Amino acid sequence: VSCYCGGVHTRNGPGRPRSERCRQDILEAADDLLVEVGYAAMTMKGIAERAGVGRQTVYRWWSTKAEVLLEACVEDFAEELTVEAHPDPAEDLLGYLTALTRFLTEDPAGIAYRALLGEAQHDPAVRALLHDDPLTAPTRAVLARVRPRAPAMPENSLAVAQFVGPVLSQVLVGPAPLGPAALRRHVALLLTAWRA
Amino acid sequence: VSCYCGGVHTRNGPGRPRSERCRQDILEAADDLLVEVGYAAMTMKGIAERAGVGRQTVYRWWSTKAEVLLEACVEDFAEELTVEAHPDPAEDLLGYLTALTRFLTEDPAGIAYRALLGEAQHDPAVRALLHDDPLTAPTRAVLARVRPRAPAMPENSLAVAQFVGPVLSQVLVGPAPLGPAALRRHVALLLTAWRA
Amino acid sequence: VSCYCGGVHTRNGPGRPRSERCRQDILEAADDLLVEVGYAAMTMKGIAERAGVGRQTVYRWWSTKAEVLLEACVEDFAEELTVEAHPDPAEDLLGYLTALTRFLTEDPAGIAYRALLGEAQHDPAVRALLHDDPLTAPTRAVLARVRPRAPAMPENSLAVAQFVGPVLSQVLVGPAPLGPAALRRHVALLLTAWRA
Amino acid sequence: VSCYCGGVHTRNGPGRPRSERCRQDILEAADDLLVEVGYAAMTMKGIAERAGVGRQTVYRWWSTKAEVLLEACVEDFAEELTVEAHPDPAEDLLGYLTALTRFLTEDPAGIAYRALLGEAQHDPAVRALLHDDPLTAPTRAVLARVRPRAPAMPENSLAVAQFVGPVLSQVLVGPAPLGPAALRRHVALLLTAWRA
DNA sequence: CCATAACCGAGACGGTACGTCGGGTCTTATC
DNA sequence: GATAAGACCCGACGTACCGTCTCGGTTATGG
Repeated sequence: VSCYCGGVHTRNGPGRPRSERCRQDILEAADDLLVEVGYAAMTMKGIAERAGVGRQTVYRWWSTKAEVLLEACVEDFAEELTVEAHPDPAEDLLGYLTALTRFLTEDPAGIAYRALLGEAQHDPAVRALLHDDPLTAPTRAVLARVRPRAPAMPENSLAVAQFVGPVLSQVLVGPAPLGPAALRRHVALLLTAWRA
Repeated sequence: VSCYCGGVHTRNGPGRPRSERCRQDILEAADDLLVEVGYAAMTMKGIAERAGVGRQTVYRWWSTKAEVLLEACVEDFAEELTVEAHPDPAEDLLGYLTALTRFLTEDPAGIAYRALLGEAQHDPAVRALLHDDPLTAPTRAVLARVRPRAPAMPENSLAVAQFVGPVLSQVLVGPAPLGPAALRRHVALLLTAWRA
Repeated sequence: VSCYCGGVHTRNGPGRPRSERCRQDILEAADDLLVEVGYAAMTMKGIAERAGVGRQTVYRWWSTKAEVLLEACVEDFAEELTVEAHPDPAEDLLGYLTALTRFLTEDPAGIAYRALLGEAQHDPAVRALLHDDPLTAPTRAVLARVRPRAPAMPENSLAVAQFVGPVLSQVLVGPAPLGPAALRRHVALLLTAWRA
Repeated sequence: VSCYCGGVHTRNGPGRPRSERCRQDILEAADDLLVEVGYAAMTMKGIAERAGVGRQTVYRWWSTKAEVLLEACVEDFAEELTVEAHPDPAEDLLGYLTALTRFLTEDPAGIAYRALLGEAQHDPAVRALLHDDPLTAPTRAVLARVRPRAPAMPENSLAVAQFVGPVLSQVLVGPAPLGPAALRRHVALLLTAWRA
């Protein structure tokens, strides 16, 4: 909940209080750099310079660029992925998968998420940061709406994997994400199985 | 198959021919380093030193550690993922997914694949290297065996995604891969849908 | 005098001030390396390692090994070449030339000077560093003492060349420097011409 | 006379004889490179490529760029510095010094000589190559013509140093060589002393 | 007339230094 | 005590040249 790493952090000791202005500048700089130069070319040094901030100030609150980035975009996750409910379950699921695809391939926050996911494959620290996957919550919300009409839907973890896994893995691995027709077919097949 | 990058390279011009010995030493060094220090800590310098080879010799044939690693492990993919056919479609599919899970979480080549997949999320060059995903071919081979008994199975691309996607995404994203029970349930549901 | 390149450098802005300790260590390392391995085998990398200093720290203040070396030994020039005056002009001149010969062939600073002079022949940047030749000042000081007794001595530049040139060129070009007898004869002839 | 290093070398065993064409190409390439990029930027590799020659072919006959360069320009020395005799000793000496100055500052061979002289200050091998200084012979020839009219002229070695040293050292050290007026004055003073 | 031997081009090879960059840590003066 | 600036040590980056080595191919002499 709340914060991942550097979070809000209101301390009450003596001394100069943390500059909220700095925090914002750094997060914005990280966001901007991600879209401008990509994750690989992002550096802590670059973030600091871009933010007009001392290098130590970044390190004081975050350890790695992954942490900065995660905090920079985690807030956008929920709002980008909340899709209005639709009475027809198929349309409901399809709407979510469409939004998800768009999010992962176009939205800066989605691109950041993919970058972090990538980093997590060879950096346990980043993997730990992502331990409560930010995609899970919105996905479960959608599935909860459909569950009453799909009695065979398995328990949450597998259902999420079956629902979102094909889309996500295609974005991560494939040359192109699943298109609208494929998504529609995927949802249809899923409901077939979950209703039986 | 053939070669991804530095590949076999039979040149017929003048000059000293490429040392096959070097190539092997470098690939082995890369493999060893991956399991010993992890992908993030691997460096071109380290590979060269470990292989007892000049740094330039590595750069001459590969541009990045990703290319070295890919060539180092791509040969292991097919053999690790070929699973003996089983008369029962459900068992056939389950056997493959089990092998795949093991491959991705334990086998050095599988770990290398995950690392490369991760790198591909923020490095377009690596993404290009993986454009013909080495997982696709073995997966299609399994599906082809099952297709006669599953008339509703969609065209290849989506079928692969539905079959393997949940497993793969769970490995990449989740805290733990899908367990045996979940795999069995996944296959059952899939066959339900594909048979209808 | 002041500084040639990296010099004293008193800055008053923010940021960590330059470490005088580092500066000294680097200059000493350069000096040591010169006598131990010779100028040709000196490298910036070697200087840094010898001084126990990061490579960047050397490059931050000096661009080339020539600059380091010049600053390392320029301070020794004046003191090594100041010779006590002698009432007899011939003895005065002779004393200086003897000291100069010894300096150029034995003293570390003198050897450094020759190395730099050599480098200056094919590197304009080094030539620029030596533009106010450190030998000129002490030489003029000696000539100034003798000038009242040598009315025909030409203006400074030529006088210096006539006085010191034969000695210097012999050190640079010849198999061996001019010996004591030759020096004495040189001074005698010079005074003959300058008194006329 | 004879050869410095790679020389003419006519061997009489079996096997393909040395290609004179190659030798010429290499020497020309060295000469060209000297004037185009300077001594410091010359490399054995560059010479070979410029000459359209295998690298080994250069190394087979010369060990260092200094050797190549020396052989490339040593032939030009004598011819460039032979000055027609003049009945007036002063004019005779002056003519030589003028030619010498021009040679050292403008002629490619002279520039090569300075570069080699520079290298000799920190490379004993190059110093050995220059042990019979190519400037000495032509200088002695001039002095020999004047000696009958200058009875006080000292033995050869010192005389050469006194005569040429001021000019040479000024070229090597000073910001600019001695000008015509200074040369004239130098010769006059020298003859004053040598005639006494 | 063919074998031997040395030459030549090309270019891969193990090294080492280059000069730069980023990672983290530290030490200032300032706020 | 937080901040901006920036020096510091460290180590990897990718490149260049070193000098050596192996190729295929060429050109002489000598059996």
